[in-house]
Amino acid sequence: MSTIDRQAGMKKTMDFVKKTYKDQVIDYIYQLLLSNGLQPGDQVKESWLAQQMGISRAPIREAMKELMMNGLLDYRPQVGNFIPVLLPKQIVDCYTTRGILEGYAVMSVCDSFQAEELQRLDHYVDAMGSAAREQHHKRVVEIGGDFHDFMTNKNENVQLLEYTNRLSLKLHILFCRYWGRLYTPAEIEQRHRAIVAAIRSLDKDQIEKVVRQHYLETGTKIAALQEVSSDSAA
Amino acid sequence: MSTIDRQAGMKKTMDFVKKTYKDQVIDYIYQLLLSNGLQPGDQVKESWLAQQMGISRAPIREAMKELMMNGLLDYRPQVGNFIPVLLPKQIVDCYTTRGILEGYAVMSVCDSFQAEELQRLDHYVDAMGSAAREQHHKRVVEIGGDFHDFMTNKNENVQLLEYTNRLSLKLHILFCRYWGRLYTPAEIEQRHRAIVAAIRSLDKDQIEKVVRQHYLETGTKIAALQEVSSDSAA
DNA sequence: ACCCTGTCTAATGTCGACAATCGACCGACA
DNA sequence: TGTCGGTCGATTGTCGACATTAGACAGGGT
Repeated sequence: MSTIDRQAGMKKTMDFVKKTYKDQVIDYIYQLLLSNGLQPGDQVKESWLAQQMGISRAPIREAMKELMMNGLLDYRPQVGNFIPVLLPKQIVDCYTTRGILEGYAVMSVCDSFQAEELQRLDHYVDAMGSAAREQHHKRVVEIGGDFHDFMTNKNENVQLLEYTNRLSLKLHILFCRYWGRLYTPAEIEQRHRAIVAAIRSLDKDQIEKVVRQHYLETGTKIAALQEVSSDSAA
Repeated sequence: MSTIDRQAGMKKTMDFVKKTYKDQVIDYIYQLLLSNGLQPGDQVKESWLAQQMGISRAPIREAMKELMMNGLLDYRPQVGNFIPVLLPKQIVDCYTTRGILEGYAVMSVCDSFQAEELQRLDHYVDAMGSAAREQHHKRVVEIGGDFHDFMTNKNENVQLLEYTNRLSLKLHILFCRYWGRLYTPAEIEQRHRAIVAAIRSLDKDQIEKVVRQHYLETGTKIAALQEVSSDSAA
């Protein structure tokens, strides 16, 4: 039993450290996925996780349910949970759907962007370009996430944001391994600048079109990258 | 212990009767919601359900997790699960989001509709009008569901359909009590005919616009209906 | 009268054990 | 040799009990 480390120290900075085991399990699986400790097709066994973390299977199951509903685990009744293996078409579909949701999210609030907010978006794009040129892929993704959040979170449609964020997380977790192999620094800047430009134009059709197109292309690229890596594996 | 009725008869038509308790719990909660046995704001206690169904809390929790992830239960840690109480704006938001998803789902496959498929859609609309005029509200909803499925399921974007169907189910379960109070029979026919007409026109922008508008208006109406009913309750 | 505090209760969170079931393995038979 | 059927192991499904915690309630201090 290794419940020692919990509740021990760790009360300095945050008042709300992870409380329930369920949340810890979720973070642990995220970590495993992001570090390629778990790969597509792998079975994630409850008892294995329970042993790894020194807890019982109950909170593990709670966490797996949540991951499953967010598309981060494939569930086969009476068999187990597996890291999903997405066909190229399914990858493109996921990004397409993301484009639909985020395109609308941004479009429907484009009128409310203040000049300083648009500048802030510009700043994010600059920073992404710099980070990309310095090969700081992780930083690119972080800033990209901020850019994305800042744009979409102006919208107050909770249902829309729920789906948007779920899908965003899913794609982030499942395809992190292709970061940095998608676009050149110049392309990263140009693509995001096109989105900001569309917002500035206040042309709603154009905004949706640009965002959809962006994700369609990104999805297509990732699908292609996965295909070659699975070919080489076979 | 009332596990008698399980596995008893009921093997004629379906080979796959409900197997796990979890699925039975989900159906049971659906029933309770649809029959107003559970109302918005009510707490759904695990032990109560466990006693009601004669099973332990484990499968109940499995089911509640799923319902929660589908937006059919509000979860408050360490407190419990509640039937969601949606503010008018949130209702509109849900329908808006549904319009976005379904509008795209239909638009992106509009070219593939064959003449006979379009006729089938016409037939659904006719049938809905007839049922509505005969006050068969339940039948209207059933046919409406068929119409909806037939249109959207032509799309093969699994991610898109997943969200579409989740949201469709959520709205179906939560707002069933307003069926029949939304539109006149003539309006029902006219509104759905407009959608089919848009598909026939192959004008993609128009298709998305019509579907979005349809759900926006429906959501607005339901939000208004809920507001008056909650006013009268207060 | 108001608020702060300690207790108490009822609900969720977690546990270890047992049951049911899927899939792999292996041997018998055509 | 290939296929069918039974056995077996590993994994999920379910159970009842215990631990923990949010919220209600009462009592005392101001």
